[in-house]
Amino acid sequence: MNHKQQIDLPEFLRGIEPYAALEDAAFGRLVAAARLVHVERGETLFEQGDACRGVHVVAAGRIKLSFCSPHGAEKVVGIVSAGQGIGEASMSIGRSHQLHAEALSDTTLVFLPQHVLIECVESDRKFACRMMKRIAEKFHRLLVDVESSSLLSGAERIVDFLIREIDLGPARGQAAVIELSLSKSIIASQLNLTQEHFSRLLRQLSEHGMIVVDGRQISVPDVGRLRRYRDSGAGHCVNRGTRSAGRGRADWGRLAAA
Amino acid sequence: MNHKQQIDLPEFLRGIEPYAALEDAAFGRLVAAARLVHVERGETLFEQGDACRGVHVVAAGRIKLSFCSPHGAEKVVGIVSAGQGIGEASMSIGRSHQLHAEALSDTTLVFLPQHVLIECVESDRKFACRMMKRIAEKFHRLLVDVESSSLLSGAERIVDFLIREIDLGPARGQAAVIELSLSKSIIASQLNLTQEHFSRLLRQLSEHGMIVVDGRQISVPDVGRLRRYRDSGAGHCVNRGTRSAGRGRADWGRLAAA
DNA sequence: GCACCGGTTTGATCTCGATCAAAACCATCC
DNA sequence: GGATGGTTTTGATCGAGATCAAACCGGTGC
Repeated sequence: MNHKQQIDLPEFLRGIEPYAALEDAAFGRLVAAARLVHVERGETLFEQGDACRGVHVVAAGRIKLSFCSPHGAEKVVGIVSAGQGIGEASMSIGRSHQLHAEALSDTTLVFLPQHVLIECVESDRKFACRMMKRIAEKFHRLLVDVESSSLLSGAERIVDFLIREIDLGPARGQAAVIELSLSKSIIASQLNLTQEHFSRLLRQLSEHGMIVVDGRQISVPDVGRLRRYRDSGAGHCVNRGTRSAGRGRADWGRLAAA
Repeated sequence: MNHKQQIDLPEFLRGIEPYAALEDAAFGRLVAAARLVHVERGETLFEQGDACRGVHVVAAGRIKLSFCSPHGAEKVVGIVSAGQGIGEASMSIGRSHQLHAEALSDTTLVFLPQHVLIECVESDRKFACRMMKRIAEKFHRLLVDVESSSLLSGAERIVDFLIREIDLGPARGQAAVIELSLSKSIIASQLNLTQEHFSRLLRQLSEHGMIVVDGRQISVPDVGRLRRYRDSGAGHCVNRGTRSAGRGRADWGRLAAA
């Protein structure tokens, strides 16, 4: 089935964020330099430390970005799916990749070489501006992750994740259903949990009636209750000196309360 | 002593990274719109959630950036000192601040309003390009932090921190001395540790002869040994499935080995 | 049907690192 | 000198979450 499907490059790129704004001349040069890349499921696109030769835009499929520790452990930082770019930051400061990129499914990407992108950024102020925003958004998202994983407990991180997931879908009152698009082990790693611990926490949440787990489908009977659980804890930042690190303890009592 | 010392704004800004590149006309407008801000030690510059009205560049003093959990805990994300900017990312995507900013000492900042900066970015492609790089660098640094705190153990994070600190100074062989410029509790929080645990780990490292601690001065008799300790563990990322999260265990045996 | 395989769950156990509490330092400032 | 206030250390204890190991599914292929 994988006869490297062809794409209409110009049309595709015109639909993707920073490139949509590119003026015609530069856009032409970019398209001319672009190359299609295909990665089979499980194959790696690049490793930590590889030189970053440009940006990859996912056309179809999904890429997992992760750190790999010397001990053989892995921490998933994010999943990149169709329409999103990889490596803008590394490219723009000319450093090598910090992350390991691996295909979760057979994936087609559009590769945009660094030198052409640099040229575009330097010649087209509108484009530079958009690219800047893209990077800033990534920074922002990463900070959100740092926040949750450095000061929420495991259960809280899961609840937070669920709520974010719900907020992506159409707004409806009370109940909600979430269909996980990724394996639980990957989600666990993104939330800085082992798959085992993640599984246990899910069970506990369901035992307390917060959620109902059925395979990769998670139903939330009362979204408001979930929100209340997340937000309970205390008012915002009551400056009391550097009472460092500490994340919230499990506190299953709050579950009943919410 | 704090009679809000005056600064030569144009001269100051011309020495700071993205602004150095700004073309004269825009630069003039920026300087005209700039305001001096003074924050006393311990006072907060802005809170999480406050609207971001522009960028602050530190002229003198230091600002602590941190998250504050609902539980009253705090996680220090970074320290900003003279010559560095705060809030470029939030400003460029028009979101509110994600961090709490507090002065560690009496601090003077140059405030650059958002609308003028936006104007600069949109009119000056060179400037936009530089600003993009600044944000990308911040993103890069944050990723490094995420990496170390998600897959290194406490001791390893400290060693990693010490090495980075040493590498900042002049390159000299064998021994090195580090003068901590911050309180240990703040460093601990940056490394995702409590001050207590941080203190204990320092003692253990010194018991094993890796370092000698004397107040805020840390001597490293053998930098190579420190490096060997950090890098020991195994080859790089031997793809063995999603063996998630797990950071390296303490493993004081490695200390002797190194 | 059964073997096989990836993902997921459960169980038993261990430990790193947090928490609470008190003492030890160490400056300044009266 | 002693009182004061911040920073750092030490001690005792607890717990969230990791680790190791085995069992349990739900497919898919033969």
